[in-house]
Amino acid sequence: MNASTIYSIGEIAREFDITTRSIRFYEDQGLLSPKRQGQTRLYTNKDRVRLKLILRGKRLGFSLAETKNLFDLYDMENSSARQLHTVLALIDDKRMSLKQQLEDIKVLLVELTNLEDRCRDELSEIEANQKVTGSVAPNQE
Amino acid sequence: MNASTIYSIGEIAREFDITTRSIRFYEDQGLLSPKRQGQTRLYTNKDRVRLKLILRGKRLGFSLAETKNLFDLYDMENSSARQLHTVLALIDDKRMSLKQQLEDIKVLLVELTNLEDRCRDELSEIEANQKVTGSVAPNQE
DNA sequence: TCTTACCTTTACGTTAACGTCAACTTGCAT
DNA sequence: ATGCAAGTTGACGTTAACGTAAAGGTAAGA
Repeated sequence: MNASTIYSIGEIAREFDITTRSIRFYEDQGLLSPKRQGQTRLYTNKDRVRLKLILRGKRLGFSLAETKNLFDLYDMENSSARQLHTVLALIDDKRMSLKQQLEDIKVLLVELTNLEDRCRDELSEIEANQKVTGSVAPNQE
Repeated sequence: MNASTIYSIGEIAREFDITTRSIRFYEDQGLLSPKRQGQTRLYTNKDRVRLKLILRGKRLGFSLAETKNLFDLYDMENSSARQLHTVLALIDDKRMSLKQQLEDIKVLLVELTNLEDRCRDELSEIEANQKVTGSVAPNQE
């Protein structure tokens, strides 16, 4: 459970409910780089965090390449002034599109609530009808 | 500009900066159903709204099938009580995953701000160094 | 020793969401 | 009438993100 715990690929897969195939694929794409013991992959807690970030990216509709870009931004150690400026620009871009997403989601949540209300209205109408007429619903598929 | 304005496929494509191919593909998948004048497709304002929703879905990482599902939910007119209940359940699911997305985005925005700060720090260090030493930066790619 | 459970690499298959190209029609300007 | 821009369908190509199957290595338990 502490920082130096080590996991097999199967354990990680079960924990995050993905296949080992996916995990190896992410490694292939340069998003993970677990240590090896001979052939066998060994995953540390750092790798787990990485994977968690990958899955978060997926939930947000990022491609693996995009997520890798974000990783590369984070892993900047050796950067010239020019590189830093482009990084800042990229950050700004991401921020803009994330704020757009925030807005999109807020709107959608409101719309879902409206839809829910409509559903509830229809339902109570149906039920009211049933009580009055005692009839079996006609639209029962 | 009013509600009954009619657009060609090319106009719509330009307005949303997508290809006509995509628009026809969305129709193929049952997400759009423009009127026809002979062979030619005619897009009303309703169709434009639909397309706007499709694109919003894409920004949120929805598949076309998912977006179509949402459309179908909205287009419910003829629904039995059982159907309405499953719709309510679906709405709840969507709401959950959207709230997860909201959290994801908020976290990411904070992380981006942190990263930005680190960048600015590094930048000011570099510039300070340049002023003191008068040297040309070594890491200029 | 044999089985069982995991692990490995290699390679080909699959699905979604288009891109691209061909072959054609239609409306309009020259 | 001709040509050109814009529209149509149909078919095949492409990329990302895996799934799936083959063929085999390794370590533990019966």
